[in-house]
Amino acid sequence: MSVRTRFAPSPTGYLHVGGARTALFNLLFARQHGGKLILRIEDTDEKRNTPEALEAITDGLDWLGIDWDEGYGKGGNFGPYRQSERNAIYEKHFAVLQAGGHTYEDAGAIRFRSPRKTVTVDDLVCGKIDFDMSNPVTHPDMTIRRPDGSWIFHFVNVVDDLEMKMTHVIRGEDHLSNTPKHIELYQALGAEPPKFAHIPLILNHEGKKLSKRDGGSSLSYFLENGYVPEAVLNYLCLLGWSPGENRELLTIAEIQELFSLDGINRRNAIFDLDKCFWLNGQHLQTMALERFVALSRPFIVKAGIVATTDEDLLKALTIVKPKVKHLSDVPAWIGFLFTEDYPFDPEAVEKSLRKPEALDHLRALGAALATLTEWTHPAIEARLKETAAAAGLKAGPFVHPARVAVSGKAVGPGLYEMLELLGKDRVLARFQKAEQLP
RNA sequence: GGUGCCUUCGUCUAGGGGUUAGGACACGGCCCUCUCACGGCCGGUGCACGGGUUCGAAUCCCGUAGGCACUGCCA
Repeated sequence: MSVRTRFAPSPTGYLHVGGARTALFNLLFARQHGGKLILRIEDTDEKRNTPEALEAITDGLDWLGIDWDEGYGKGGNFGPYRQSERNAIYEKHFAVLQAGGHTYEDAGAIRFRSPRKTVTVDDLVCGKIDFDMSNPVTHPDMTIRRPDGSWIFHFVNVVDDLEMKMTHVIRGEDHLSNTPKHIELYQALGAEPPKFAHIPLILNHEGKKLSKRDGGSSLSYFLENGYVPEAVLNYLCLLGWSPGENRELLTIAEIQELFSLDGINRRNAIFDLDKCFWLNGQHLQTMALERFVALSRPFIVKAGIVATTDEDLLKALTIVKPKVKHLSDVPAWIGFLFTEDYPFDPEAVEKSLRKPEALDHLRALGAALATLTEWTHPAIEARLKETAAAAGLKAGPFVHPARVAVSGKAVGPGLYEMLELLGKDRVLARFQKAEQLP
């Protein structure tokens, strides 16, 4: 039987990073076994569902590159894939439960009568766990249908996994305690339960469930703040899973190849934005320039930067790529290359242009560069160093004023690359302008 | 409260009877250097606690404590 896994979110908010990781693990497992990932929308609670939330989920999955094979938006042989459209199927299975004497009414709602036995959950991650369900006080019969006829999660979740022929249910550990109830349902329906794998939870810095207030709890945060999907994916898969051999910086292809349910540990993990940030910089550095350009473009456009030519933009991004950590920083790093009206950081001006000799150095450098015939990075560097040596100084005293004069900032791409890109005329003009700074 | 799960540097983790307990992020210092970054080097902090078992325990067992989840006519 070929593997079928699913991601079954409820469209009630945004796509949570925990949900994204669950989807990712399901995808990886399916791919490794030549199986399929199904997307099912669990929207039985009408009051809480919104179309925006549904869109946020599919947008988030698309952005991460979690491409499901079947389900909502793609179709398949086991649809419909929204629970709100599957009523007839639920009625059918509900009738089976009723006929078997497994249900009873309670204040208008319908409950499932537990067989009151010990249920063993044989989990692919957690191992064998026994749940003693005999005490109705500690394990009350679950409600499966509301008085208005709508369905409760436990029931529809089981019916759908059954109907959609799921072989493996990989989900958050918050469902571990629900699993014996689900198994009772499968058995009452005369069906074999799928294999279960419960993965550890993602917590915030206080060790509590990650909530909206925590930075990075929503996947959209990463998109908006200039993270790239491969870095987020890389970080997410490292939460609760390790490929061993001290490997951490992984491409999607490597993750795909190395992933295994065996490598998943059972500890909840605290979400650490710092490490995700680092991973982002690493992926930015190693990715192809074309991809960097494509990913940067929306941020550049949004910042209103208009590059003189595509070629110039490409050159600018080339010198920025090895150093920038967030795509959202790109505009600030290249903006001054495409306008004479670039802002000056007061602190940088104070530190590098207001020093007593700073303007003298800038003037000397300007004069030295004015006679340079070959305007290239190495030639500029050589000339600057000669100038510094002639003054009996290191390069620093010349570099810093030049950097601030030309870019307005203390931080940015390598100076010589910047100067080369700007061209001699603009560089000399900016040097002069810097002397007039208020 | 009940049930279940979990507990290795601040964080993510490797290690599953004999290791100077390894790596990464973060942090501090140094080197490189034009700032930042990258890279390199060094550093500190860790097996929750208490009992066993054993020649030997981070590793196995028991207990305690703490954390998390579930305990909904939410999912």
